[in-house]
Amino acid sequence: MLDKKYNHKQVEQGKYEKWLKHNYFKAGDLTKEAFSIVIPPPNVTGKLHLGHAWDTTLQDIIIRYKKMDGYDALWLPGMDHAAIATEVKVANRLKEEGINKRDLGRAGFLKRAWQWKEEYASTIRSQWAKLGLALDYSRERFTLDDGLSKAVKKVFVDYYNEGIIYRGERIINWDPVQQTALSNEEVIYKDVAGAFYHIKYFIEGKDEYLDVATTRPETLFGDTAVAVNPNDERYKHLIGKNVILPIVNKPIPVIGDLHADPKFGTGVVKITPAHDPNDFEVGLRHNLQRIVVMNPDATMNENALKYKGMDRYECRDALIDDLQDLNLLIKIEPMVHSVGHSERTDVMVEPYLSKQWFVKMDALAKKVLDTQKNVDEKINFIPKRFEKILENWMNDCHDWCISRQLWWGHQIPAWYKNDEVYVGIEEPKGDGWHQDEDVLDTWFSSALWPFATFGWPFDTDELKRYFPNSVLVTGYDIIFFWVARMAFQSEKLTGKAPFKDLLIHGLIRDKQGRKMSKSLGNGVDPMDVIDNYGADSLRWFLTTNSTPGQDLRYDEDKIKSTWNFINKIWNASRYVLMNCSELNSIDLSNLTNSDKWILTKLNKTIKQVRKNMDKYDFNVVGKELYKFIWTDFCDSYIEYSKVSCNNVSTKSTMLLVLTDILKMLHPFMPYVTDEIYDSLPIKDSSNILLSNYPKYDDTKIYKKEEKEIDALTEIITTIRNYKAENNIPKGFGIVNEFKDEYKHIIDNNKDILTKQLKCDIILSSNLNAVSLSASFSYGSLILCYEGKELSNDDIKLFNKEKQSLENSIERRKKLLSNEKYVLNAPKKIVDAEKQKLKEEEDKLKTLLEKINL
RNA sequence: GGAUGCUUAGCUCAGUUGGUUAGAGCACCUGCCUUACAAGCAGGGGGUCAUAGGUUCGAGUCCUAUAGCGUCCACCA
Repeated sequence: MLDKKYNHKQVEQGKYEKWLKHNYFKAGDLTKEAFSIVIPPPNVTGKLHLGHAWDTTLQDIIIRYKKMDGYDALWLPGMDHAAIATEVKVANRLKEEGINKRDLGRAGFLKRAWQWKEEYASTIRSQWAKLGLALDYSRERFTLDDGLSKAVKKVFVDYYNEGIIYRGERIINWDPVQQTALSNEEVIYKDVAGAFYHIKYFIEGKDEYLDVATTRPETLFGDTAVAVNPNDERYKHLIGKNVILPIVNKPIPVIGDLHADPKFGTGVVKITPAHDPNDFEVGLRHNLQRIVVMNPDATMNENALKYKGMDRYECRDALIDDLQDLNLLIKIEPMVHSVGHSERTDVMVEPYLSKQWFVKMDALAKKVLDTQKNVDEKINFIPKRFEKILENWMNDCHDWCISRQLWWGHQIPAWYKNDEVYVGIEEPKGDGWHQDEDVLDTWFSSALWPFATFGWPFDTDELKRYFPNSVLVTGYDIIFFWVARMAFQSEKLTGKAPFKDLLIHGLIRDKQGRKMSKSLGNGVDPMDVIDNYGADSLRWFLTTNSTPGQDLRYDEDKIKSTWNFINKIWNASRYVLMNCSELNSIDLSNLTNSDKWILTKLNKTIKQVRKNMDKYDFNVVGKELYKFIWTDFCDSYIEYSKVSCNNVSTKSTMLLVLTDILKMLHPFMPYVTDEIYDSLPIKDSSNILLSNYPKYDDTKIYKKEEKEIDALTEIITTIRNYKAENNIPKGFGIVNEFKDEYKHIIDNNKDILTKQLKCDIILSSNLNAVSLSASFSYGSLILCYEGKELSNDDIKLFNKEKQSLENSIERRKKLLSNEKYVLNAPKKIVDAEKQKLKEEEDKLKTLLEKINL
């Protein structure tokens, strides 16, 4: 027998270990249809947060549902090495120990990084366990494991041979702290207070100057031209002349280029091809020299003359002072502009000329755009609107810089000997070759995740069976980083979209709607929530409180109320078990009307739940289940069943309904449903996860009984209302004055009525007592009781009801007399309206009769 | 500059292709220790659906404009 109160700690204790021991999560039953999900591999940089808990719970719900519904459902776990993110963390830890990463050397550093990885991988696994995730650990993968490494190398080599991957000097986003290149997506733009420095560039041989405005004066040493718009009347006569670069005192040309916007600033722009992506392009068009003026750590190099060795901002200050002294500074105009910061180190990114590896994007992107036009082959976004986000990115993407000046990652399979370059899976033969020191962007490997985890590039059975994946679940914040890259890699390498459905959720926020972040200190550790309320409460909260793609506010009160809901389920189960413990077989031969009623409601619920599970509309599923369990099952059925609970069919019914409730809840709250299912006297399986998901059964739809008990419930509610409003004491009587065709509603359910209303049913109207009349469309019931006489307040109540009925009838009549409405509205709606009108008119009639008595 | 989401009860949110008098949870008010559950039961109050137009027999839902809040992308010399 269950304890009196739900105790989440006791319930969850040891369950995950039991599931693992019995291999419940292991996929591979070839007799069943395959269904697969790969987990978005969390970074091995730290603990999981609420966002992970949300993301993974959604997947767990889908997997458990599909498993119960007869699929060979595979959920493949794994983690991401997270190149730069991990490298930063490991380097910081080393720093705390007083060790410089570079002193340790590549091999030494990697050893520490692997230690870090093992440490965090086991933390993450224990968190997955706490959440109860049905992951098949026998297939766990890591983005840096042998299989993934082989896949990565093959892609790199093949792409290189096809010309999709190339090496070139470009302006890239440079992180001067980590001293590595970054992709566009790894740069976070933030508004910072800066200034527009107006500097005099004197025209060669003249006393005139151009007012050149810049936000980064320290790049001046790399200027190789000054550009004006060729159509700008103010300056076009200067094109072809030279200006004198201040401080450096050398002549540089004035060029005409459309890049210079006459309306922006002074209309004159200095061109620094080695330190600005636009200027780089201008430089290409005009064949300008590229002068790098900084070192990789963003200190100035020898090209900065006497400023050599200064940090870029130190140099800026010194340079501005000097320009001022030389009377070359016109003004400093404060402005707010947005500046790129490194996602991982938060340092200001420096646009930097550097030799890097790139993936050519146009053809890859076009393939994705084409596939998305094909309804059968495309990735089906849920919700749909995010499809556009992907398309926009594909339509306007730059070549992808994939090399990173890091150690933790897939080392680039390219070798150099003097001017020779060799790209291959294996090291080239012969002496003198050295491998490229750089590693690949972490997303290069995770882009292969949906298929490389199943053995690609080999045509394995697993790959055939589980790829494309059935669905991928992720937040909208990583569509660019990951989804886009999986899409083009998958389509290029396998010819297919990586997954059929893409379920997108939002961001988790704090109660005030702010993003959870370390700096705000408003983060909530999912493990704390599990400690306080249990994983089941957390899971239900996370997955039934928002619609797809919408953000979610963390709200502890809602978790509490979920706990209450589970406690309610727990106690309803106790009631059923108390009644059914002796039951040894299911017998539905002698069903009461309320048994038939709850079976009907159950089947309708099953239908709705299935429909919405299939649409990933878990908040609707939540509402359906909540209402069915709390209102229909607990508030009505269990109460009604108390008059017939010795009946074997009633016992059987309550056990059947509870069993199906548990099964439908199981994907959401695996622990508590497992616990209760275990206690059932009759069950179809050794474990709830192995049991069959409920199926809609139209032989268990009893329309007549459903109507009758619906009516009974309405009657009970109405009379309770009357009782409360009129202070009617216990033990009052009811006279059944329903029309003949409805009298059975009362007559069939006297036991329930007397118990629910605490009244006696009296058949004679010959009463020597005060009486009130409740009117229904079926007729009226007279409530008789000893006590005070009907007061003016009681009469007022009648009149209030009369008034509202009259208003409603009036409204309906008007609606139905509108020819256009009757003509245009669907017949079903109009008929329902007519029916309602008739019912209300009947109700009013009986009410008037009673008032006039 | 482009795109996109949101605005519905005191709070947090649902609201399917337009179709009764707009729902839920929490909070609030009243009455109950009724042997599954007081973390509960029963009853109740509370919204001119951001604003202004339009389409329609009918608009929270569709169209146009406006306002506020938020997000993404691009640009920012």
